[in-house]
Amino acid sequence: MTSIEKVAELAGVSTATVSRALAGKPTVAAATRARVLEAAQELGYVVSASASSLASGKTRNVGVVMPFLNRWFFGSVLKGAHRTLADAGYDLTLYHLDSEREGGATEPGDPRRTRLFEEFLQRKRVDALIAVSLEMNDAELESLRRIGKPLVGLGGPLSGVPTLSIDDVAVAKLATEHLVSLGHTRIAHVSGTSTYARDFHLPAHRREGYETALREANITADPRLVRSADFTIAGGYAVTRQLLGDPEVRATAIFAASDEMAFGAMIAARDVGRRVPEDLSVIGIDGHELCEFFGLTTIDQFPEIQGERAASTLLRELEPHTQHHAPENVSLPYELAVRKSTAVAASPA
Amino acid sequence: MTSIEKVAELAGVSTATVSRALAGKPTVAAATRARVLEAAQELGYVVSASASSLASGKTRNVGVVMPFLNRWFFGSVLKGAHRTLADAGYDLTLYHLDSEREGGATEPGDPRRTRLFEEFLQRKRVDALIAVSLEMNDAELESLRRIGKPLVGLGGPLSGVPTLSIDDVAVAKLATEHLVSLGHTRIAHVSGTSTYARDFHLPAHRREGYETALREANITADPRLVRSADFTIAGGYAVTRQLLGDPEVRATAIFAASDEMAFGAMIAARDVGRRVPEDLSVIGIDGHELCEFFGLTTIDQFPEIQGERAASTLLRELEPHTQHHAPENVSLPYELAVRKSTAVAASPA
DNA sequence: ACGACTAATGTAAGCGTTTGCGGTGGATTC
DNA sequence: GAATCCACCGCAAACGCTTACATTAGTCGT
Repeated sequence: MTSIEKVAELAGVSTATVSRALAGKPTVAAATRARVLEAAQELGYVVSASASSLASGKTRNVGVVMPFLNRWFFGSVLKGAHRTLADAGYDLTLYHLDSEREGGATEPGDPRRTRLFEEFLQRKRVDALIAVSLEMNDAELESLRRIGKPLVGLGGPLSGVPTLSIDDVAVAKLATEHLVSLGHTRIAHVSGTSTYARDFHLPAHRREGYETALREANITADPRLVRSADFTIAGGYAVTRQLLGDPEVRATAIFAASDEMAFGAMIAARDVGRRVPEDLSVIGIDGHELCEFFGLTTIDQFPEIQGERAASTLLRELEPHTQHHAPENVSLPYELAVRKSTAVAASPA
Repeated sequence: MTSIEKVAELAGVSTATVSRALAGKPTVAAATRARVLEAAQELGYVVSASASSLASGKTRNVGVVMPFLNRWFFGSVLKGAHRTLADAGYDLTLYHLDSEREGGATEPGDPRRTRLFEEFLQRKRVDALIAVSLEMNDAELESLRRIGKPLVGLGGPLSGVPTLSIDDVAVAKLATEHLVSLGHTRIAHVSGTSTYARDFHLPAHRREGYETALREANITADPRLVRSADFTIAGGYAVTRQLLGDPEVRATAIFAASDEMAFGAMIAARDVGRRVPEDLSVIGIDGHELCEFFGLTTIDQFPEIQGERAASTLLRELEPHTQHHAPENVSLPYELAVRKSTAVAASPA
């Protein structure tokens, strides 16, 4: 085992100096530091994480809790978070709070779920936590608070937790306005649902933005135009089939609360013989990588950047001195990306 | 801070006994153990990971290295691995070895990539490593070996590393045989490519299985029927457009090396007016969640189970005594799932 | 030339567990 | 009833670092 002592010996200094040199402390002479670095390099020495943590109280590790692991959006957030953490020398340990129905640790009360909060997150393995789109109850929130580490939420409904989120109302309004500006008046909205109905306000916000845009354009909202699905392609498809199958609806445009649902909508439209965008315009939200492929107009919300932001927010708190090239700005960016799925409304047939 | 001493005090025993009781060691009287557990519960005590690691040399943490974070397959593997690790009380720390072209740490020599191998993975934060679909050079492999921890590869071309992998040749053969059994003779193959051309033998294996199946069916292979894409929907789409646009090809079926490419193929077919499966049969590999939606026939390779297997293999090595309900079997399961995208070949037009 | 600083380094006391070793007392054996 | 054994538990020494504090050697001002 190559410990810090070996390095000290080889460099001809004390272990304290090695520690300081390797940690980049300013109180080490340049020449000494160089010698230490060289010795460490030669021995292939790397500080032991656990020893360092125990002594310093810092783990250089950040936890990320996520409800989904195999969805593009969440993977992208993870990617962004990992990149900025790694660049700062931090590790990322991942906690999956499974939110799928069957067998998943969905409901509070599920043993796996309890164990996550009561055991895994309490063992001081991380310096801080990122909670992505998490819905939890008060006991869980309390147990998060008990770990006494910086915590930032991303897009979730965590009451009392500093949370980064796009302005869902504004985003939805922008999307709807895009359709309005193209002359559409029969605009349907494929809204989202949560796995369990708690106060997951994202769908509500987006619906609010949709309705606001309509109101401002003096278009009367028609409840038959609004349907909910589960954020997936299949969900968007099914709902759109309903929408297009109902002779009373007569929608010329669809605003879906996620890109995946929008893809489903596009496919559904095609399956019933409606051309996109000639007969039906479709717009989504997310900036999914497949938008390019499907030609879907969307509001890009840059999920990777969201992950970066969450991470750099925490880093700034953990290392107040260091310069992180992270923007101070808390509001998350979004951007209308116009592609081929939206066009001027056809004159009423 | 509630340390082990507080618990010892409350339970009226020494810290040694608390440690043993909490660790489930057999040399603790049942009554004592109960008292300790109760005391720990009451104080909300959880063993400090770093102190425990330092003292015991075990971190109860496994590292997972992946080239992609936002692709369904990799997310699913991650999900499976996380579940079995968590059930065994292990944490999972994630390392992203970015394999996308632009800006990613693709090429060996990239500083981020080097740092991962030389620094992050060396700091003894994990007891073992899972390397998923990783391509690396000798220096990198050597540095992995230097960390001296159990290591298992999943589906990657890691020479000299115990690797779990489906039998790609057999899988491809099975897929092709399915098409053959439906009477197809002009069977195209959409093969995969790697980001950088190293010895990533998965595409080669699958092509080999394809060719073997043809040979055994006395169908002469036609090189014009084989094209490569990058495992994505867009890639599969583009290649299929070529295939169907070439009058010399006359394919009635396509075997794609991944489900995503198969989706692309289905969409391409529809875009050029070919009906699936009436005019063109399509089969993929993976068991992607969207297969159901698209009605794609595929060979399911159960990625979540692959993650589970990789994890339980390591757990067995880390805890030889414990009973893990993991199968001894090293060969990974796969299964033909027939849906609506494959049908009997139309009689030649 | 001498005291007062400052910069650089060393000394050693933790950090919170785990675990080898040894001790104690009750049960078992002859 | 002595000898032996065993089940259970406590003592205290690591584990490999970090860091407050002490120490040393220059530097500077006067």
